[in-house]
Amino acid sequence: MATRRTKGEVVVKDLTPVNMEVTVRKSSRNTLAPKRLQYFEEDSTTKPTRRKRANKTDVENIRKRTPEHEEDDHSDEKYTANENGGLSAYELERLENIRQNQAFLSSINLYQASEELNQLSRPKPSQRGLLRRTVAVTAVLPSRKSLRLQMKEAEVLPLPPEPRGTLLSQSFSPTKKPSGPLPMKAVNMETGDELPSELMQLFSEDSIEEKRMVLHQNEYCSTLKTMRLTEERVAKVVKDRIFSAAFHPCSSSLLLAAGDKGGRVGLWKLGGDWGDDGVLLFEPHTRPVCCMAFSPAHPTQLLSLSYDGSLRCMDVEKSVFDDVYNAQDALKTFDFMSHDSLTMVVGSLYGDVAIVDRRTPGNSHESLHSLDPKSLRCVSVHPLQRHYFAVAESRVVSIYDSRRLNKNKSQAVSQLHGHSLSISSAYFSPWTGNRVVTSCLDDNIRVYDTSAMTSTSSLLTTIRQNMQTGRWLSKLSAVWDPKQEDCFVVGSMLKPRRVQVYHQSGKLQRSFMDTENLSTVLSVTAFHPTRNALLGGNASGRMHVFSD
DNA sequence: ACGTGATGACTCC
DNA sequence: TGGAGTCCCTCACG
Repeated sequence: MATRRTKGEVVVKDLTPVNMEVTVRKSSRNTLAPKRLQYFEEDSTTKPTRRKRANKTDVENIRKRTPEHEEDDHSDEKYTANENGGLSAYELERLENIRQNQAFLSSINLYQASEELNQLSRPKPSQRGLLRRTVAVTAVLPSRKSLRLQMKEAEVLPLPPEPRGTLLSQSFSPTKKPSGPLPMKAVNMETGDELPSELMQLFSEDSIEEKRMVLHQNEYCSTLKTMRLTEERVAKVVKDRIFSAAFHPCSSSLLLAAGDKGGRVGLWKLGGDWGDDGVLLFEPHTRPVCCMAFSPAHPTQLLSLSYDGSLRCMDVEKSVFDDVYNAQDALKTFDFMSHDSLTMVVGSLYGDVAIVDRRTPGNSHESLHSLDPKSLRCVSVHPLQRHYFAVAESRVVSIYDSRRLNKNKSQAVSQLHGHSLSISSAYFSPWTGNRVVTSCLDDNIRVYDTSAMTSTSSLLTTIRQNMQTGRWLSKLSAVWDPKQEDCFVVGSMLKPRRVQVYHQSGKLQRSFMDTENLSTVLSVTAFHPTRNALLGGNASGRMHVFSD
């Protein structure tokens, strides 16, 4: 039995679980349930059927049993045999079985293969991008000394005032950044350093006319085949788990942004020479940045939205993060409603939808008819009929008309049914809006026909995809390629790790894999609006770019 | 019955 | 050696 102990671990001695690890970890909320005890049986020699799941030490011990050991063992046995005057037939048979098993295991090179597999499964993470920094050691302050130890009388302190408001509002207010513009100060640059001028040039570079070539499926597939991951296309762009990411539309360089769990926004120019390997890090929010997009009309602007209730606009020209919209509730999602990207639809986690016009102060604020108060996951605006927007609610996607919204209960123009668990994303296809792709926790990706905009849109395609990302990963969502009307990208839980591109018909177009540079789940994925490039962000802040 | 909110083993420097 | 970094397919409760 392993003797190594870590914090919070209880070693159950002399009890061996049949189907569990030998050690049982105790956490504050997860104590050993009494009913589990029935799965333990006494570890005694009277029970010959005792089974134990091998732990690491055991495996190492087995690995160490080279032929020499085997020889030793046998000589030991012979020695005992001579001393005790021979072995029983049963013991001889047992030894023979052991020899045969060892010979078989050696013949298939199991241990060697397992060693190789171990080395393959954990390549060293990329050291590009944000660097490890040792935390600056602050001057050690004199330790506090109690009044009792100072031999003084205890002070009479008044009780603190009773906390007001709900827990929720308390958790929001103290953590939110102050409203008003925040200076655009990179946290990984020396104080006083200006933003690189090249950044300014790149950001103002208008995207060359939108690339809308209708590629035949075969042609599209061969384009995807030219896109590869390389060592220099992986970098740590933010510190924590990536929640959202976007490519800047400029085409002379690959420039992208990522938002993480801690409210940070990282900018990365591939091959750039500013910051850490081209990475600049900002902190405009305090909680997860769950949605971001560059303004199509003003490429110097990056809109970012956070659970902390703020929607901000990073403007490189002004070098600030401007306040765009502030809410009491956690914000979840937004999309641009107008071509000039000055009007936006913003959705809160609790089902409120706001139409935000950045030119006028004050915002109209609508509450949709959602029954479940925690139901709004995603909004997507129709690319042609901009007054329509789709809302992923708990188990249904509803398409609303922004001109006909009511304060409390709005009527949906069309609905997409068939989801059996909560929907994590729903997006209109990029050119026509004739399709909507949804990702659902019931392990299906669905494509709907929304061309007719009838009260119920018909389901065209269902693709099985494991969506059980568990506790530590961002949810997977299917996102269209803006260059191709009918194909979308989605992350995957499959090993080897991969990113998949599907046609709306359900046909897999390509699985992007890389044994050397990709070993983690890429939950957040997006295509470049003009170039043949694809990004994927993981749970430790690393961005991966597949590009031609 | 689902949504939600809760860590920890291991590795590297 | 210990602390920071990395990665991640539960589990119980309301």
